[in-house]
Formats: sequence, structure tokens, C-alpha cells
Amino acid sequence: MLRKQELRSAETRRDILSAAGALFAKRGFDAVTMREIAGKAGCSHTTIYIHFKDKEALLHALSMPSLQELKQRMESILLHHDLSPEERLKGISREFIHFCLQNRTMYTIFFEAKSVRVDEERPALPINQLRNGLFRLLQQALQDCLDRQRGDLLLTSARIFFFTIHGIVGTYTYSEETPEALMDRLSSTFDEAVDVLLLGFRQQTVLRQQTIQGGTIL
Amino acid sequence: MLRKQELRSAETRRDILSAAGALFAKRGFDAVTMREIAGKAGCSHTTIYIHFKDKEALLHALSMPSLQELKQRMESILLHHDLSPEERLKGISREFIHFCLQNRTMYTIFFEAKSVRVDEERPALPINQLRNGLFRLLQQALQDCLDRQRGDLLLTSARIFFFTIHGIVGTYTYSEETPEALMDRLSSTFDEAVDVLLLGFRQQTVLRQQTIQGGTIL
Amino acid sequence: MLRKQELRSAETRRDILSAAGALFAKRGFDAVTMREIAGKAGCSHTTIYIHFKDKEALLHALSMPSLQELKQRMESILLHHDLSPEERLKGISREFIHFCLQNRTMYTIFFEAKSVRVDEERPALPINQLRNGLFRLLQQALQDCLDRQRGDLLLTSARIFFFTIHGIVGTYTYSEETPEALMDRLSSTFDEAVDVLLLGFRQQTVLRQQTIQGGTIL
Amino acid sequence: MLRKQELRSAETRRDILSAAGALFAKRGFDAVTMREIAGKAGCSHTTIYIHFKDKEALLHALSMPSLQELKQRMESILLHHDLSPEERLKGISREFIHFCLQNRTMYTIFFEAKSVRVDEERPALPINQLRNGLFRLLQQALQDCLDRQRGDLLLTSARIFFFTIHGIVGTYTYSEETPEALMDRLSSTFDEAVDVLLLGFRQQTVLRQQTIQGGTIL
DNA sequence: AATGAATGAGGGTTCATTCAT
DNA sequence: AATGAATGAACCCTCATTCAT
Repeated sequence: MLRKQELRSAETRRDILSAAGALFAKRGFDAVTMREIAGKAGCSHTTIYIHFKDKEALLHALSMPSLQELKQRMESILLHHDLSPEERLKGISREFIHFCLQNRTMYTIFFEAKSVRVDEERPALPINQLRNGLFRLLQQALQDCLDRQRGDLLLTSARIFFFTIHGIVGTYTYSEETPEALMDRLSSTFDEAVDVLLLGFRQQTVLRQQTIQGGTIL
Repeated sequence: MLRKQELRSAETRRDILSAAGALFAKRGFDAVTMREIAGKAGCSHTTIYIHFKDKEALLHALSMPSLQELKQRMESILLHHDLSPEERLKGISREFIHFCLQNRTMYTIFFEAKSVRVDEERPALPINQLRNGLFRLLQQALQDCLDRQRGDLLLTSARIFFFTIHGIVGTYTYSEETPEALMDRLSSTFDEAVDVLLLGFRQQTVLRQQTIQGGTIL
Repeated sequence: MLRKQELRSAETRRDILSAAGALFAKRGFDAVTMREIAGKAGCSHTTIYIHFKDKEALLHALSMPSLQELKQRMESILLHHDLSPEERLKGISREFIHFCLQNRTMYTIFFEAKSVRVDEERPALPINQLRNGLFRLLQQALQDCLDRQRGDLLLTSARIFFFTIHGIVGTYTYSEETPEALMDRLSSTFDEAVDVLLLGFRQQTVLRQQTIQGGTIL
Repeated sequence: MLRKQELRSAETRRDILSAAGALFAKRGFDAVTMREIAGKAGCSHTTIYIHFKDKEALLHALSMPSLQELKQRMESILLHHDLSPEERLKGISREFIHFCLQNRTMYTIFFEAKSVRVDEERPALPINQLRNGLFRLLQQALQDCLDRQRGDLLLTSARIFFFTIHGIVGTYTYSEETPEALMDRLSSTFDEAVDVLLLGFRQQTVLRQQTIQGGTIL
């Protein structure tokens, strides 16, 4: 019958996580107070310290599971060989964007190295590895679409692709609309962005080859 | 003889602005202390309050002139009819990116509504008008390149173009490299991003028209 | 069958006491945490409150037995009539010093009225009686050495003797060396301190008597 | 006319110092709160941080001047060649004891390495140098009295002498009596302690020489 | 115009202790 | 008897801001 207590504790932990998640997302890590989190979670601020070592640990606990879930979703799309490479790339991108919008300012924290520092002291922090893994997945999906590109050319394309994804997220990070509303309203635009980029990348490959051939002929 | 005092005062004001600008740019609005600004400006922290209502007013005052300067630079490129439309778009984009990198965290503040809120209480803040003006300039330059696009199609292209620009800036906002080093290293990549997007936009216009024509034929 | 439980309880109590003793001795009363004590004792910190009213009660319970043991050791030396009075005084002093060094910060607490206050509210606390008993034993041992001293003269000698003992302990209370290392290295110095004091006391008795006699003669 | 403000500030500083001094002395460094000090000093706790970097700086500021004054008093006695060496030693000891009683728990802090650590990170902290200087003065005064002692013998004597002084201070550190009342009541006892020790030291020198001579003769 | 002094609100964190089980 | 969860008070310290000069 001890279970009741454990359940209660787990519930508190969840309350704290969800309160912190909402507040971090809305106002950013630094601006949020432990006492605010506690207030929203319906417990004393000291209780937080029972469940999490400190504020940063709270952030970590908050990030890891959702990032892991995202990674799984992205991986499963990548392995979905019924889909065309273009569909897989669009799917993965949509998933990534949706996640970032759902986690709003959290996104800033994960990806812009603010509090979760990529610094010397903790080089292989699991969260950083996860982050890098996500980027590699996107890159793989892109490569599957651009099988005629190699090396530097591919790298540049990947960079440009990332810029656009990053920009989409950045543009709507501070929007007041819900992530779902945003996705409903804009996912076709996002898909089109992918289309445009792929068209551009391929067209450029063609142009380059023509230039080279032309150059050789002359 | 009063003039001397006035000059002195204006100078102090400038010192404060330049100190605050440098510090905000390097470490972000929140992380900078009024006392630090005062220290770097060579005055007492109370003096700042003589010239600026509060920390946020300081930020405002700081943003306006540099944004205005940026706007002028962008406008002059747009009017530079010796250049091809593509060159003008690349030039304007480079200028915008360079500015955002130079002002780093400031950028976040201008464009991501952090401290300079685009909120209900002050709807038509001059800074927001300026901001919108900048976007219109970019849009115009883009339109000059896509003269066969109209209406919704053009709007979507503009959006996608902004995403990429925004993403470029976001990607390097927290970099340790100087803006100049970044521009040196990456401006060809940025130019290429513009090329790719333009190629993609045009190719898509072609595809759509083919689809429509094909549809008509059947 | 209840016995088993009782035994278990008594054992827990002992574990707590021994953990607290070690920690208080090493780091001082204030610096030690109830949770640390619990950790070292292998129980939950709440369990401590079943056995002891609060942190201070723990200290009390801790002091009594060790003081009582010390008292017994000192008494047995005092009754050891094979030894010369000087040897007994040295022995008793060594015992007392060794105890104080072993109990380090505890010593401060017993003897310098820090947490176990000798204050108005609890005048005849058993611990204070014990403490006074120890001092009387030392005094007795001293008196056995100074059989020609009486009354005020003896009182002054006792005071001076205590000062020195107290100072020895105080000097090494915060040392990093183990009590045993300290005793090894310094017990001959401590013995010599006793020798010096006895020589001094006796010499002074002689001088006073000469003064008195001389005074009488003139 | 700015002076008024400066005076006020200096007064606040003094108020803080005197409040902190009283509280540290009565209850010890750790137990005293910045807010308490502020309360007693009649200012906000933040004001303390205007005048002193942190709590430890407050302690330093508090200790240095009084220690310096003590050192000067001790030095002037040592140079007072009208007095006999014995008188000088008694005078210096009295001065030292009086100071320690006046500064009570401060004494603990200075001399027992609690907060003002003699640790690796700040080896040559001025306060530690001062402290060592004081001990050397006492040692010099003792040596002037024991001109027939050398080397190890002298060192042991010095140690024993320190023990006694240390013990005197320790014994009365927590007394409720004022330092003046204590000095009035006990300074003759303290003087006598010095007499006894000197007699003992000298007598022991004599005994040793006899032992040596005796040994040689036999 | 400019400043040093001063402040209140609040930051994260720790601790001894109590409550429900 | 024993425990994990939870708490409120308190810790030192920092900051943007105001006041008196």
C-alpha cells in the first residue's frame, strides 16, 4: 500500500516538469523562477529540489525525453521506404519543426547552446549527443534526395537546408498561435520550402555540370 | 557657455549608448548590468537614468539608429540599377545578415520580440514600423527577381526566402567568431543560398505552369 | 518476538550516535547535517527524530557517555596509589587532553558552552554536573602534588593549571593531525608543562614563605 | 558641501562594523546573518554590500585595525627598557589577553583558523601575517626573560607559555563578565601565572644543568 | 547634469523538521 | 519502528531603481 505515496510523488514530479516546461517555453530558462515553477506546479519550491538536483537538472530532465521521442519519430520516417525520398525529407522536416514549435523557447535552449553548454567541462553530455544525432538524421534524409551531389556540394546544400529549417522555427518560435494551429496553417508552406530547395539544389547541379561540360568543349 | 554643458551631456549619452550596444551585443540584454554599462561608459549608473527612462528605453534608443542606418544601406542597394536584380537581392541579403551578426543578441531583441515586445500596450511603436520596413525592402528585392510570380505564389516565395535569411542569422548568432570572420568564411555560401532559392522559385513557377497547361489540354 | 524489534531499534540508535559522534568530532556541530548523519548511520533522516528530539538532543546523548567514560578513567588513575602524585597528575592530564583531542569540536561544545549552554534556563543539566566533576578530579590530583599549599594559594594554582591544560587542548583542537599522532608527538611536551608548573608552584611557595619570614625578622 | 554625504556614509560604515563586531563577538561568525547585522546597524542588508564585498570582507575589515592596534601596543611595551624583562612579559601578556577578551569570539576567528583560513589559496593574507607577528612578539618577550635557555629548550618553554596564555583566553572567552571586570578581577592571577611559569622554566634549567654536571662527574 | 548612498524585491539553494503512510 | 515526501524559514548575494545632494 506504499504505492499511494509513490504515485503521489510521481505526480508531483510530473507537475513540476509540466509547469517548468510551460514556463521555460513561454519565457525562457533564465527568466523563470524556481518559485514560479513551484507555484504553478502546486508545491513548495523546496520540493523541486527533492526531485531535481537544481534548475539545470530540471531542464535536462525536461529535454531528454522529448528529444528522444522526436528522434524516434524521425528515425521511423527515415526507415519508411514506401515513401519517396522527398516525402521522407518533408516528413522529417515537418516532425522536427513541429517539435521545435511545441517546445518553443526550449528549442532555443537545446539548439542555441545557452544553458546546456557545449563546453569543455562536460563534452559528451548526453543531450548534446542527442542533438547531433538529430542533425545527422536530417542530413541523411537530404542526402537521399540529392544522390547526384557529393562532398562539398552536398555539404553546402545541407547547410542551406538547415538554414531554412532553422529560420522557419525561429520565425514562429515567439508566435502566440498554438503549434497545431501553426502547422495547420503553414505546413504546406513548409513542404513547399522543401520542394523549392530541392528544385534549386538539383537545378544548380545541372548548371554546374553544364558549365563544366561547356568549359571542356571550348 | 551653456553649450559646453550640453555638449558634455550629449557625449555622455553617446558613451552610454555605445557601451550598452557593445555589451548587449556581446552578452545579451538580460545578462548585462546597468552598472557594467555605466562602468564601460565612464559614468555613474545613476547617470544612465538621466538620459534613459530605464534599461529597456536604452535598448530602444540603441536599436533605432542602427536599424535606420541599415535601412538606408538596403535602400541604396535597391536603387542601384547598374546591378542585376539578383545582385541587388544578394547585396541586400548580405547587408541584412551582416547587420544581424554584428548586433547578435540585439538581433534577437529586434526580431524576436523579446524585450521590445510587439504587444498590445504599444502597438505602433516606431521600432516595429522600422522593422516592417526592412522586411518590405527585402521583399521588393525578391520581387524584382521573380517578375513572373504574383500574389499568393510570390507571398509564399517571400516567406520561404525570409525563413532562410532568418535561419542563417539564427545559426550564427551565438557563434564565437567575429561578424567579419563569419562573413568572410560564409558569404559565398549565403550567396549560393540565394541562388538556390531563386532557381527553386523559378523552376517551381515553370512546373506549375506546365501543370496548368497540361491540365488545360486534357 | 518483540525483543528482536527492540534490539533492532537499539542498534539503530547506536548507529546514529556513532555516526553523529564521528561527524561532529570531525567537522563541528553546525557544519554537520541531519541527512549526513542519517546517511552514515544507514537510516533515514526522519528516523533520527524517533530516537532524539532534535539535533541538540543528539549532541547531549552523545556527550554523556563519553564524558562518563573519561571520568572513570580519570578516577581510576587518581586511585592508583602505586604512582607518585606527580605521575598521577600527569596521567590524569594526559587522559583529559587525549579525550579532548579525540572529541575535538565536541570539546568546544562541552567546555565552551556553545550549543550545550550553561544558561539560566537549565541550570543543573546533568552534563554540567559531570563537567564540574571532571574539573574537581583534576584539582584533587593537583592538590596531592602541592600538599604545602592551602586555600587561596591552592585555588590560584589550580586556576593556572587549568589554563594551561585548556590552552593545550585549544591549541590543537583544530589541528589536522590525528589525536594519536598529536599525543605521540607532544605528550612529552605536555608532561614537561606539568613539571614546569609544579616546579613553579613549589618555588613560589618557597619564595612566599621566605618573604613572610624575612618580613617577620625585620 | 558634498562632505555631508560622505560623513553619513562613513557613519553607516561604522555602524555596520560595530554591529557586526558585537554580533560576531557574541554569537560567532557563522551564526550571524547579514540581515541581522543590517538590522542592528539600522540599514538595509544590501547596504552592507556597498561597503563590504561580502561577509568575510566584513570580518577582515573588523579584525585588521584592532589587531594592528594590539600589535603596536605590544611592540611599545617590548621596547620599554625601563621595565624589567619580567614586567615586559607580563605587560605584553596582559595586553594580549585583554585584547582577546575584548574581541571574544573574534578571537576564535582570528586564532583558530575558522573563517580566516590559513589555507593554500591565500597563503599570505595580511591578517595571517599580522597574527604570526603577534606570536613572535610574545616569543621575544619570553626569550628576554630566559636568557640562559637556547634552542629546543627555549622552544618548549615558548610552547608551554603559549598554552597557558591560550588557555586563559579560552577559559574566559564565553564569560558574561565584561573584559574590564575580568581584567580587574583576574589580572593578578594572570601575572602570577607568568611568575609561576618563569620560576618553573628557570628551575628546570637549573635541574637539567645539575643532571648534566652530576652525570659528568660520576 | 551628475553622483554616491541606499533600498526592496527577488535570485537559487540548503536545512531542520513534520506529515502521511 | 521506520520512511519518503514535503515544507517554511533562512541563507548569502545581485539587480534595477530612487533619493538626497
